[in-house]
Amino acid sequence: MERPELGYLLTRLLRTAMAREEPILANAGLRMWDYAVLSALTENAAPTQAQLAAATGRDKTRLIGNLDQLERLGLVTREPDPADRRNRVVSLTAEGRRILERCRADIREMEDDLLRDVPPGDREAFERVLTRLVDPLD
Amino acid sequence: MERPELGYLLTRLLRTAMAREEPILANAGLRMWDYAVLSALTENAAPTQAQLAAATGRDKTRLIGNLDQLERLGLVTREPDPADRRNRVVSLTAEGRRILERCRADIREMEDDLLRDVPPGDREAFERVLTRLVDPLD
DNA sequence: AGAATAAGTAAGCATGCGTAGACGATACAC
DNA sequence: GTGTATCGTCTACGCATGCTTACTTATTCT
Repeated sequence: MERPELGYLLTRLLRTAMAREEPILANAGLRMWDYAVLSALTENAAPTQAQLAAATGRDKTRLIGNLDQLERLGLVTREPDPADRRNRVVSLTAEGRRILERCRADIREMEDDLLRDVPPGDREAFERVLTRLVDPLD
Repeated sequence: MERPELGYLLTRLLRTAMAREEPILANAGLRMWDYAVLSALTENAAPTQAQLAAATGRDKTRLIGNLDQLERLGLVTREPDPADRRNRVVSLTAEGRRILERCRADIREMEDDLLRDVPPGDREAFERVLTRLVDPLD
């Protein structure tokens, strides 16, 4: 058998990774996109929702539902920017940061388990290549 | 910044890999699923379409459209199994094999280009890990 | 006052998937 | 033979996703 193609391998692996990630997020009341949006707020709050949409690659109109959900769970706040009250500044709440960190830890644990049979050197190379390939796409 | 998550990296990378693969397949008149189905016929012909559907993970009813397209292009044949004429044996034609090999070569070339900046050792480790992670999922 | 922008809301359209029911052709058990 | 089951096919439906468009509201800027 020939070496399988990248697309095939990546599709398969991504599918299982997502399948394992979903219950972790569901446990916190989150869907994939909710988590992606939440994650994008780690570094700093988003000055406008349009900017947040652009940063996450989420459609502007679909982002709203995610923010609704995150707000409902008390993980983020949407507050009018005092400087320009048309804008809504989206920030993590303390609870939001707590949940985010917990998800991150759980996901990390899941990944460790997924990669448990991979020799450390190979794992490092694997992550190095992944990061390198993705980086220049920014 | 923390190490990015596997899910994130895989999603990004898969997206670009697919984006680069699509035109190659379109060049042969194929969509992703057409190619996946075609590819599944490399080793041996599929004794029944139901089996082919199972092998590719494609829904039984959706497979039909792919086979129609592949047949239209003269890449596969659907012939009643003499032993049980309810079954249709799906096989590659000579042209089908030719196109398949051409796509494979083009895709391989695309992958080489995608990975051109990755040191050979890392690349080997990368592919080794990918294969290893996907393998036990069967 | 009037134009422009941000957020929210809704509607329409396209895609893709899976399910279910019906059909004809065929096979098989009795 | 007759009845039952299976295979491939087709059609119709429901579901989820996503993009585009347009309209409303609040707010800002000129």
